[in-house]
Amino acid sequence: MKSVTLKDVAKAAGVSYATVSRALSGSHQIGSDTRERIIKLCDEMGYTTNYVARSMVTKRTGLIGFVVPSIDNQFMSELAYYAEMSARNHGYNIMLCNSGPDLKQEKTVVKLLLSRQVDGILIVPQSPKTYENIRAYTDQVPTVYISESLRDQPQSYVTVDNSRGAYIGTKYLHELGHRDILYFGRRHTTTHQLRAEGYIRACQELGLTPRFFNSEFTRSSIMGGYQLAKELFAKPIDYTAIFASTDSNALGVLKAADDAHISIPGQLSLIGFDNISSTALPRIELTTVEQPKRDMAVQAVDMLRDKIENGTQGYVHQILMPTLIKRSTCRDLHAS
Amino acid sequence: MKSVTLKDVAKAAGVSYATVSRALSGSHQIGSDTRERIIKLCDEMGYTTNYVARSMVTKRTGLIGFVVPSIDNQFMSELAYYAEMSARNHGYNIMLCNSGPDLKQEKTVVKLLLSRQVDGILIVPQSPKTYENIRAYTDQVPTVYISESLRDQPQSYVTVDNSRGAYIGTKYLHELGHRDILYFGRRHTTTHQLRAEGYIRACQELGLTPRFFNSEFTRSSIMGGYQLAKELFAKPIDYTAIFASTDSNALGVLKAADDAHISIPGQLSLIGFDNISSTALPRIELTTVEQPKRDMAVQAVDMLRDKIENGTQGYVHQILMPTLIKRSTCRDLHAS
DNA sequence: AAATAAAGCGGAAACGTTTGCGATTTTCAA
DNA sequence: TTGAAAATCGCAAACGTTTCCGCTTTATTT
Repeated sequence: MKSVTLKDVAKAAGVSYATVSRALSGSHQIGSDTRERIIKLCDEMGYTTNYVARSMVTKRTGLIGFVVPSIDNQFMSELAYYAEMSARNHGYNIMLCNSGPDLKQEKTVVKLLLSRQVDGILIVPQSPKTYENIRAYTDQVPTVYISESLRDQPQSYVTVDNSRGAYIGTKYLHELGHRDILYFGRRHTTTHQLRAEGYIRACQELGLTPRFFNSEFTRSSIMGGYQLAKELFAKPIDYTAIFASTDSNALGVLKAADDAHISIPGQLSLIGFDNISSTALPRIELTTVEQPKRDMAVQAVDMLRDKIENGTQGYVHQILMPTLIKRSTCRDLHAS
Repeated sequence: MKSVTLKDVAKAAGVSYATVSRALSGSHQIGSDTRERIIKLCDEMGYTTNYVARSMVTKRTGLIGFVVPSIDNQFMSELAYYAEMSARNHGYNIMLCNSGPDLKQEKTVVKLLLSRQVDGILIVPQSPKTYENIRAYTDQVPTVYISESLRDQPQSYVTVDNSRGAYIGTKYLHELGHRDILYFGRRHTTTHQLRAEGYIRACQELGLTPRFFNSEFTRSSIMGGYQLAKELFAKPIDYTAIFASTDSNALGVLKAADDAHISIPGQLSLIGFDNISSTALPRIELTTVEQPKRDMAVQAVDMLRDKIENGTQGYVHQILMPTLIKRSTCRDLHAS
């Protein structure tokens, strides 16, 4: 269990351990012959550099804290996948923390990450309150948010253009011939406010009247959408399409529609937002607006690296373009 | 950005920094009055202990490497969720690494984790070759596998009783009146060999003849299942139920069945294995055999902690019980 | 050939903590 | 009151690196 150290190989090579360090670090303060000799000796002896000791002196750990409400959520685990890949390609490792469901735990893990001396933090906030919740810590370490819950705050984030996403979604519905489109789901967080705004803007341009069915308390989950949709379908259906604020919510209305024997897309068209992987499943095939998760993750670590490595101050808001994913929950009214 | 150290608070308190360390560590080598004074001073000054420095001297990092083929996989992200929670409750943090898709990367990340001085490694192997692939490293650090791809190897793992899972699944089908049950999907890894064995055992007990439709190259993915099922449905259907070796594969046959206008469960019953969260979705509602992911994760970190903290040698195989999740893809033949 | 520059290497400090050991003080029983 | 034990605290080493500084040796220039 005792691992070999710099000193060990230095002794074996008959040089100082400063020399060994230089041989490994690719410094050109060293002769190429001794370098090769030392490198060869290193893997003969099975030496691996001790990151902890290195961190002590360089004051950099090469660690990035990745904070998500809960990793068993498709959106977040996809982000995590790409973020870890990208981070590792640049010499960083990811320390994973679940922050949900309450703000106390979120604060705890962020504090913990500081103790761990992470070089930076990547966080998808669990609520709009996250910003002030952890503000005391996030100005001690480079931080970038994924998804803006804090439009007006001096913080870096990468997000999708939520407004535009809802805009192109309802425009698509309009092209298909729909004139009575209901916006369904959440509306109280910044993200969903923006989506609602995009929907309203599209309606105004197209001469449609915006209509909402939402609840402040609806969670972005299938069950949340299901319960709300139950209420909705108890009333007469005087619209031809639903724009759900979230894929999860859309899945909930799908379930409720099945219960109520409302055919989708036969009687009712449905479109979601996020393009979580479940939407592509057989029998679901939900038309939706995609968040470019890969790009979001990669850009987020790029932004973070810039802050870490170049000490970039200030904040930048990176807003990515959403794209429409056409599947089979929207009916073309012209075709019938 | 300069953070406050032990020395700083020691100077402010007028004591040696050994005393401050003892005050924080809860040692009883210190007076309770000075302890309280120091603790108070610590959070006034915003001191947080530097884990890196601590690790230097204690030779323990409190870090657990969590290695999965890819975290954007429902099964693994659920495991990750519970593992992180449990680990953190015991003072550990999780370092996340994607190992897929090739063995080279798996080896690379394990090596990296050693460099990072993790106290232990939790790994879900990407293939049966994983064991020998990383063997050189895993005997340098406590390691536990989740899911056994290495039945005969001296390694600790926690897994589900795959054989029994397949057994209860086909038995359930038999109870429903099915007599011609086809086993579909993978068969070449240890896990799937065991499932196939359970299926065969049940068939023998029940007087059924085991039948297989599988390919060595089929991946455990929806697409893999879909393509294989396409082949299957090109032939006449002389069975009433399919036992898919994996939920993902089952989802693939669901899709292929829809394409071929084969009604499930009308003409054909279908059962999967794993109970990934997609199976519970509306319009899917796949009957399946559950792997107790929460228990598996928790037990795995418990085993690992035991190795780390008590230096427990040897290996233990923890085999958890699967349970049948009845949903709506299996038809009761008696009821018609 | 002499002077200068460059290259190669070793010595040693530093990073922030824990902990064994010794020194000092306090406590308490005889 | 006295001695010993217990409690409290400081000193200093140690963990394994990186890197600055300086010394020696070699290469380059005039």
